Amino acid sequence: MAGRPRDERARNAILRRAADIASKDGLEGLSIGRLAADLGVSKSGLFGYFGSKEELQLATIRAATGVYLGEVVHPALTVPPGLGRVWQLCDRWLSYSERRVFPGGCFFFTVTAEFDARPGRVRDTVAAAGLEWNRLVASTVDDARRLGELAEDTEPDQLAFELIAFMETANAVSLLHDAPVAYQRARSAIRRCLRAAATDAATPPWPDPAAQTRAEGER
Amino acid sequence: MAGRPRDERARNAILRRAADIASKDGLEGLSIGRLAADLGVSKSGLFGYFGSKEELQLATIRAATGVYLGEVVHPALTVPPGLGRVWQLCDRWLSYSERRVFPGGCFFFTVTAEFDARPGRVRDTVAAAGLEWNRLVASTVDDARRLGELAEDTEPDQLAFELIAFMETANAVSLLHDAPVAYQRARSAIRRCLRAAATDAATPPWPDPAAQTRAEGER
DNA sequence: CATCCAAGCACGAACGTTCGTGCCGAAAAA
DNA sequence: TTTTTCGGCACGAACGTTCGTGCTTGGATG
Repeated sequence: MAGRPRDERARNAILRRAADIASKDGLEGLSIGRLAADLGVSKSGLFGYFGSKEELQLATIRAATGVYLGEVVHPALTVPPGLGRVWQLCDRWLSYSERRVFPGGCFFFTVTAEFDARPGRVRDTVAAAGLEWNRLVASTVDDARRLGELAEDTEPDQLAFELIAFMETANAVSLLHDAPVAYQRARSAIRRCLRAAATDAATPPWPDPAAQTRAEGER
Repeated sequence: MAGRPRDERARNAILRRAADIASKDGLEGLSIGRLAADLGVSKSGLFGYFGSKEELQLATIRAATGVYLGEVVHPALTVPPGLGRVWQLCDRWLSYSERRVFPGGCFFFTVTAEFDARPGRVRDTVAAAGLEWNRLVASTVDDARRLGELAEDTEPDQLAFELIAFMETANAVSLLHDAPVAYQRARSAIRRCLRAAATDAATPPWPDPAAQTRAEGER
């Protein structure tokens, strides 16, 4: 069985599966033979799509970026700038990790840790994606500051560092210890962090945890 | 060089090198052939020390634990319990990461991210080490609370989560972007976090950053 | 003290498997 | 037909692992 048809659709299916595997076993643990067997196609047929393993790795990163944008960034950008958007960005990220959109947790966490000390094109691509995410969070924080919802002297890069730290650590801890409580920890920490930097003019965009607990108890 | 008595020293040398490699390329990227070539010994000779690759991985984790204890935990335990010890623990950890005691940054960060979604003995060992570190930080925080240096209603597990988040993220960011500024970010965040939880009775154990900047400027 | 033995260790070679990668032919699309 | 695409096959290298063989050496033997 061979032929022409929509190589685009097949390619996307390959890459989605590749991202799933890489989120668990890393981009080196992602082998062409296993991926092909997993999808029921031949090694060489799959190989033809990419031409080299490194190209497959780079394409997988691009595909995962698309998923990430759709799951986290774009939804958060539908709410107006300000503290609410900052919270949405964090909450969406935690939800994306918690729901195991990738079975091994955040794809980029796994791949970043794998390549952060290994020079090459893969590392450069991952680093660029990380930098962009960092800039997005920081500029979203800065928007809130300029809108008067965060204190004037808030440092966007510093606050972005802290928010990202909570998110990534929640991902790591929940995976390693199978402990969903890590996501609660992260949400608490983020709330406290944002509340400490918020001005009196701002109205908190996050649900009241006490009210939430009460509501769940009433069911 | 063969013979009897020296096997302990040689074994330690092997494991120290193995931990260095694994901190960069992970415990799977650590191959017996490359490690042997690196040390100038034969594959099979090295293999005989451990009997299997998994056993080598486990022994490497134990060896790295020893380094970690010597570099971070034991020095911090020389200062009396309280806020000062909490700060020492964090500062020593950041220094251990920043000085690249392992060339790929914190050994446990790399290995944890590698195995957190891969069941097996290696994962269990790494998870146990992580849990112990977590407990150490939390109980050190709790000591400070009971001594009246942190607010009575401080939650040790929550604060430990936040402190660890800053440390690990500093490690990751500094590696990925070659950005030592991440360590400053972490120290700032930790200071702010501890200051927010500290009581008036406590005297801050960290150096005044402004004074430090001044001192450096005067050189 | 001299000698020999048994054991421990490291070595080179080779095992079978899997890796990434090319080549080529068949079949489907144009 | 021509073009494109994919499967079968084979390659060299590297993987973890096993095996047989010497060398080194501590301790028992004479």
